This record gives sequence, structure tokens and C-alpha cells, in this order.
Amino acid sequence: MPYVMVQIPNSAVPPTPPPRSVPTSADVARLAGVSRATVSYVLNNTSAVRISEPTRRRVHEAAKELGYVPHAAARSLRAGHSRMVLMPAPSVPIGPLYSQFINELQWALSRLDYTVVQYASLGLRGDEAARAWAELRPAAVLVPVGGIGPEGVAVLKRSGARAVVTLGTERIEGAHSLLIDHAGVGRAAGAHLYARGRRRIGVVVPDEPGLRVFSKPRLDGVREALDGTDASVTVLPLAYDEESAAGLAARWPELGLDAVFAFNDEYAMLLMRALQDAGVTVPDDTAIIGADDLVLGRLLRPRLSTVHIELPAGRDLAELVDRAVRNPGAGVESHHVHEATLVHRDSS
Amino acid sequence: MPYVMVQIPNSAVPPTPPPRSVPTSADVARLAGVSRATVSYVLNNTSAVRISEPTRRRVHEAAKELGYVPHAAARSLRAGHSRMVLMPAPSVPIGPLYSQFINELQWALSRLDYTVVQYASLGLRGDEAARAWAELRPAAVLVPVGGIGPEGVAVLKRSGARAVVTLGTERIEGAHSLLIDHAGVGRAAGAHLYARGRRRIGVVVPDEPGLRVFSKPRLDGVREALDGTDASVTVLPLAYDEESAAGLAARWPELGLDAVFAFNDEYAMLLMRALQDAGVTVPDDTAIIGADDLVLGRLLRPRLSTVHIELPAGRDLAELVDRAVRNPGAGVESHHVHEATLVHRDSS
DNA sequence: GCGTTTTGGTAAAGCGCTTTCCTGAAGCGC
DNA sequence: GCGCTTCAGGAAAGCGCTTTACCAAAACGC
Repeated sequence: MPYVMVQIPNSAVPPTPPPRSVPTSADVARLAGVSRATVSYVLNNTSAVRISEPTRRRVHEAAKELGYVPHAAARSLRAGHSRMVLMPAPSVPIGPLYSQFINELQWALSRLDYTVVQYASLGLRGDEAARAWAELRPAAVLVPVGGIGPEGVAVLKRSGARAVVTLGTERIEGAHSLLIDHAGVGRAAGAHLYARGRRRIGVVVPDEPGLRVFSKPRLDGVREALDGTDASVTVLPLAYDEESAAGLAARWPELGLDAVFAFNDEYAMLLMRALQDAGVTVPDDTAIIGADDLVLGRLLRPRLSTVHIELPAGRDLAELVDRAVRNPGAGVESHHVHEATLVHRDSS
Repeated sequence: MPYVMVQIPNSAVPPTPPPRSVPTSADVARLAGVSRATVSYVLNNTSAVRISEPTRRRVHEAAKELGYVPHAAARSLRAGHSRMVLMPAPSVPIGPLYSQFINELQWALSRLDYTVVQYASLGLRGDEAARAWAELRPAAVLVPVGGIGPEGVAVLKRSGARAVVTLGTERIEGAHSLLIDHAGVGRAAGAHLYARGRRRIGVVVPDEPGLRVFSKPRLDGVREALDGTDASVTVLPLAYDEESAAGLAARWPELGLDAVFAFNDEYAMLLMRALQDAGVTVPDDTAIIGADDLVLGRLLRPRLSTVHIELPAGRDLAELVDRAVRNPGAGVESHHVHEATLVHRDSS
């Protein structure tokens, strides 16, 4: 670890700040000269009970003076439920599109008074991960694609989760599902390339195993679109680095492809550069199309054709979660995100 | 929200799966015919107490049959502390470099048996955010740059956090700090451009307020590097979209700059494209340098010069956290990440 | 046979909080 | 002055778990 360590001398920072223990509501009650019940009423301003103004003030002052902070675990233990929405964090960075979606969602959920917590359980398999999440007794769990199966959903439900929502390509038994049509992305790309007269079509598939949940359905979509036509599909595994791209570009003549769908715009950029460096002209020799409609696609020359994906608005998903939490008895909902739209620019 | 809703008929999925309540350790005890204490001993395999093999088996079987999942809140309430490390999630996506760092760190911490939780408290100011975090009673809090001040640290400590670690540009009183030398990034860039004979130097500063914590010190670093020389520094605010970049490029002649440091590689790419489209040649008319050393910089033509930043290894930081949690009385440590290194390519 | 250890458990307290049920005092109509 | 209601707040239970303190039976030394 390339850092310089600086140990602050103990004289500067007292090594043991007076180890007074964490103040509890009982401490606040004592200082304010009231009961713990009153403290709870005041700090939560419970409407069912009336507390006089002077008492309220005394409680607030005492709480501030002690620096009182309620204990979330104790509270939700007592309450029997939490307002926590758990989001298993994806182990692979999925890109700006997804990050922004997550952010918007978090905002919307916090408006509805939920606490959104991201919790990665790296390396746990199947319902082991679900069990780990269940220990936190979340009100709802929002699982990105591929993170859970029907048994996992059952584990969560049994441990009190009022809603499990999956974002992915397939419906999971027992969970609300938001179906993102990744196959549609591939279909749009495949159909477009075919319509442009291309017949020998390559599909770049990232080596990154964490991305397979996206790349597989996108590839399948291309196959679907070209099924029954005279076009061929060639799978092209690719790591996200220059060497790998250069290697692929070197093999290009023997592959004999006239078009390629590159999984997303970043891989498209990587491949396009390698092809251009190898003397392949885009789009004349080979057409290229990406996906996700990132800013960088418009910065390339030729401008990159891409498939634009409309993710659901965070607010709508937040409302779905809220609805499901309020009424867990109702049937499971399943929503299809509308199909991808093609953005034709200059690379295809 | 552009989706098609599909309500699964209630006959397919039973609307109310037998609303048996969440099984507790008491249920497991009852089924196994032992006491709750024994259940706890067995499931935690406490070494201090010996339980016979047949009893162990009965407990495990009962737990499995009931689908028992322990209740983390109850556990940590009783224990008086948690193994939770809280990481306030940045509200702005910070890019692949940082994501990867986070991931590595999470992995390393989970190896040490900590539960890493990311918790965004959007829109809370100053120690309000710290108070919200404190409610979760984490063992440690890992705050990215700018997210906390000394009062916030005090709140967390008072509520039982055994360690607060900040990742940022400045030391925060009472917290362990990992000092990332963003000013050094600016210094490296500024010094490089100066050494290349450039004198009228622009610095792109993202409009995004969430990025200010990075952009400000990087800008200051450039100023430092050029202080006392005959070079000038011009601040160039820029939003991350094409129009904004085109607008800036249009004003280029009147700005009269011969070099620009573009905050990071993505902004550099955006600006370089706009300049080239406006007829400015790189690096002859204007040199460009980015930062973060992303893959895309090598894909541009000319290849993008950049500043490479070595983030600390997740494992080392995890060990720092662990050390701090084990021994909270010890003095506060402060580490400097080694200075940034310049990667000279073709754009400068 | 008697005292002592060891083995394999159990009973119960208590972590910090909310909420249900009470109660004492004051106010009110007559 | 008497019964009633309202007001302001208290006592205590209990959420699910771990751990301390304790205990009965078996094994053992002599």
C-alpha cells in the first residue's frame, strides 16, 4: 500500500475520550425528570398522546444535551418490523445508466420514509445470500438480475419480508418482477443490422462473468431476430482491455464479418478503435452497434449507433415497493419495461 | 413509466401463504426439545460450552425444518455492538475506479467477518446525516470525502462507533483519515503542461456539485504547480453533455488557451471531441490532459495523457478498520496515499 | 461409600425501545 | 359536593437474542 503512515501523537488526541457509555432514552428521561414513555412520545411526536409544551421542551433539551441518538435495532425489534429496503449491491460495476437509476430509486424511497440499504454478500451462493439478507429483517428486498431464485424468495418471505422485487430478465416465483427486456435490446440490434443489409453478424460477449446475466439475453435476442433468415451469428468473447480487442481485430479478416453488435457502448468503443487501427473501416467494411446510449457514443467518429433503454422511473418503482409492503397479501405484480429503441447514427 | 402491467391471477400464486409468523430461536428450541440457550450455543458453536453431538444434530435439524434465520437486530441489541461497517454511498456516481475500490474493500471486510452496508442519506446536512448513520449503531463508519465534519465524527463516536475512517483530501478531527492527494493530481498535470512549454492553461471543472470535492483540490493543485511562474490558469465550468462542450469549444479562440486539464478522462474526451470538431488541433493548438487513467483514454486519437492515481488496496484499508475497531483507544492514524503519477501519451 | 470433578444442559436477566393499560388531578355541569 | 370527562404522564410488558449463574447426573479418586 503506497502510503506514508503518520501516527498522530497521543498528546494531540486523547487516546480514551471519557468512556461514558451511549446515552439511552432512560438517560434522557432521568435528566428531563420524566418517564421513558414520555420521552418516546415526545421524540416520535406521537399524536395519540398529549404532552404539555413545557415537558416537551425539557425532553428535547435533555436529548440534545446528552447527544441522544435512538437505537434503530431496538426500535425495530420492538416494532416487529423495519422500514428498511435492502438492495443487494451488484458485484460488478454496471455503468452509469444503472447507477443513476439506483440513485433515483433511493431518493424516491427515502421520500416514502424507507431507509435504503445496499448490502453486498459477495461469494454467497443461492439462498445463502438470501438468508444473510433475511437476518436484517428488511421490509422489502430489491434484487437485481440473477441474484435470487424462488427458494431465496421463500426464505425472505418466511423471515418477514413483505415484498421481494426482482429486476431482471425472467419472472421469479413469488416475487414481484420488473422485467427488463434485454433480449429486446439484442432483437433491435439484430433486426437493424439485417435491415441494413448485413448478413454475417458478430456479437461481442464480455468475458466478465458478472455481466453474463445481461449479455446472454442480449445475444439470444440477436439470434431470435435473425432466426429463419440467411444471416449468421458469431459469438465473440472479449475482455475489456486493449490487448484483447487488438487480438480480436487481428483475426477479423478470417472471421469475415460485416457487422457486429458489441454488447454495450463501451465495448463498442473498444472494438471500434481496435478495428480502425487494424485498417478495418467502419461502417463500410463492418458495421458496429452498441447499447445503452451513453454519452461517449456520440463522441466517437463515426458516431456510434446504439440501442436506447428506458429504465423505469425510480419513483414508480418506489411506489410499487410501497404498495407491496402495505398490502403483502395481494397478488404478485409483473411489469414489462417497454422495448428498447434503436438509435441510428453513423457506425451502421 | 413505459411498461405493461401484468397482474398474475390469484389462482396461480396463493395471495396469503399461510401467515405463520417468523420462527424464532424459541420455536427451534421447542421443536428440538431443548432450551433457547442450547439453541444459541449450537448455532453459534460457542466453544466455551460443550453440547453433545446428538443434541447438536437435533437443533440443526429443527432449525432447518423451520427455516430459522436469526434476527440481526436482536442479536446486536443483546451483544451491545454490531459487526456492521457503514459506508455512506456517494450520491454521484464516481466512476469505475472508485467502484472497483469499493468492491475490493467490501470483499476484504467480509473476509474479516464484517457486514458492509451502504447507506445513502440523501439530502441530509452535516451531522444530521451522521445522526442517521449513528442510529444503526455500526462498529465503524467509512466516509468518502466531504461527507462528514468533526461534529459528525463526535456524534458517531458518542453513539458507539469504534472507528470513523474518512477518505478524502483533508484530515478530520477525531477520525482516522486516508488522505487521497487530489491536489497532487492537479499539481502533476500543471507541472507537466508547464514543462511542455504551455503557459495559458485552462482547467475544466464539472458543473456537477457532487464532484466539487474532487474538482476543487485538483484545481488548487494546478494553481499550486503554476504559482510563481508566468503561466495563467483559467477555470472552465463544464456540464457533462455535448452542447455544453460545443459551447465551450466555440469560445475557444477568444480564450486563447494552449493547454487544458480536464478534471478526468471522461471530461477530457468530451472536450477533446468538441475541440476537434471546432477545428482546434490536439495537441498542437491545445494540449489536453485528463486524470484517472481510464481505458478509454488509450482509445482516443491522439491518445490521452492522464494522471494515474493509485488507490489504496482494499485489504489494507480493511485491516486499518479492523485494527481501529479492536483497539479504539489508540491514537488516530492518518495515511497519505502516494502521489499521483503522470502518464504521458500523445495529447500533450 | 463419600467427596469432587466433569459433563450437558437449563433458568432467567437484560440489551433499548414502544405501547397498552392505568391513575391522579383538574375541570365541568348541576 | 357529586359523578363525569379530559388531561398529562407513569408502570410494566415484551420484541429475539446471548450469557451468566446455576444445577442434576454421571464419572472418578481413594
